[in-house]
Amino acid sequence: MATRAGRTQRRTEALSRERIIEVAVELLDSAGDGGLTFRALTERLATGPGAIYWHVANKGELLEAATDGVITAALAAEPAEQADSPRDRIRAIALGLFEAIDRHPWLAPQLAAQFSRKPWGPVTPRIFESIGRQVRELGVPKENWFTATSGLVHYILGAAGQNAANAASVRLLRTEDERAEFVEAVAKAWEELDPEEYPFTRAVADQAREHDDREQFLAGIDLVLAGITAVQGQ
Amino acid sequence: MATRAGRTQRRTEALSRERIIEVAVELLDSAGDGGLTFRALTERLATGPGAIYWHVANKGELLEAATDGVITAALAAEPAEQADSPRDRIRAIALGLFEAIDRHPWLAPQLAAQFSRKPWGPVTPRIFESIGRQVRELGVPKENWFTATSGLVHYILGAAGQNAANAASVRLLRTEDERAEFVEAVAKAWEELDPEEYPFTRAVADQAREHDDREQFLAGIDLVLAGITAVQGQ
DNA sequence: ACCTGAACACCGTTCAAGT
DNA sequence: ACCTGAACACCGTTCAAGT
Repeated sequence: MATRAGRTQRRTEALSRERIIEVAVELLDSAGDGGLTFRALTERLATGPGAIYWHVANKGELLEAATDGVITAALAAEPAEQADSPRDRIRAIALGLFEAIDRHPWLAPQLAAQFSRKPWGPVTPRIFESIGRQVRELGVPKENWFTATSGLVHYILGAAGQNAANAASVRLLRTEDERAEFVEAVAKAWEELDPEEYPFTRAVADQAREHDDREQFLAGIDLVLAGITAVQGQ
Repeated sequence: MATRAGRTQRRTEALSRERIIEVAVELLDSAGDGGLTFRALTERLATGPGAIYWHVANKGELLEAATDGVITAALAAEPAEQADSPRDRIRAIALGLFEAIDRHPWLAPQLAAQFSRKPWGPVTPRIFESIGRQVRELGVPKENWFTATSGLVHYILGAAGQNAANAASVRLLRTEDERAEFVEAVAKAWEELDPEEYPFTRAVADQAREHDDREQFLAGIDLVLAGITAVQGQ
């Protein structure tokens, strides 16, 4: 195994904040929300808990740093430059966030927490800025900037968060077959609801069965975008 | 203290699943997400952990039951009947959910989890049905029912979840003064961002300072509603 | 059928001690 | 300055034993 510096080292690759965060993300990705423990961390890094606490204040800070890292990467990878309308760029950014949350489902609750509990932290402004710039270029009048951007961001985080978790659901169901099975089970359950109490949900079970997560997500984005342009009467 | 049955009892009010869930909600409301522990539960109920496990399978089931109870109450209290357009009824239902999450901030992550991990459970269809019926009455064509309803529900849960947590933030800030302080701190932080990297967020800091959570939330609902009617070209 | 409470495995965090 | 690892307080859950 090659080391960073190029020379072969014994066992220790020298502990660092970055290395700890990297392993934290790996643990979260592979073992889900409960996979990040200090025991697992010390094992993978071949140290004691004290060493980790020297680089990181506590578990909360570690989660924040992991979240910030992944989100920054997702926003930086923006294929948004390629799209040539603000509308398409918003769709691209939204899809990038959707896919980041899909790949790292532990992000969803983490993002919600940081957005509400720590809006002064790095993550909130990063997402807000990214979407907001495109809203401005959409020609939305200034007094509606905040409302329009909040609306989009809330939808994105809400929808992505909701969808994300079935990706990693009970035991990470990653394959298409498993996803299909999951969707089928839900549609079946909805079809078996009491006709008196749940006429609408029953009527819509078939659409739930047929839907594709990504398409559905983008259709929602289009809905909010249509609303934004409709409200300004343009 | 009067007992349910009217007669004065010694110490034990007879343990029951309902009583356990009731106390669980109290603990979550007063002490936040981490407030629900089996130790606290056994203390308040004057029993041992084994007694609780007799009535409830585990902590997860307890959280599900608490969530279902509070949401069912919120949807039943619908002042939606009073409103006389489907549009106003959607606003009323949405606001009811917003306020339930505001009063019980622990609901937010719980709802997200149940929506994605357990869409066959009782909570998802209840919310979906409630909003969906009004979408149908809005005159939305059948093939758009699922998309329109999902869009609304995702926005509601996303926005309510995001807003909710500052209600109970670090140490439940319930008074208007504390809320105002929180909002002011965020606006200040946004104004101090790097002008090169965050021009939009800085420009919008003032709107963030002035905004009212409820108004903002409803403006977002209107955005999605406008989108729904715009998309069907009516 | 319902409840008791000691015990188990595991968690995040601390801290005196080493280098 | 950076790391070690035993120890602490706390957690969800189990289970033999009681009534």
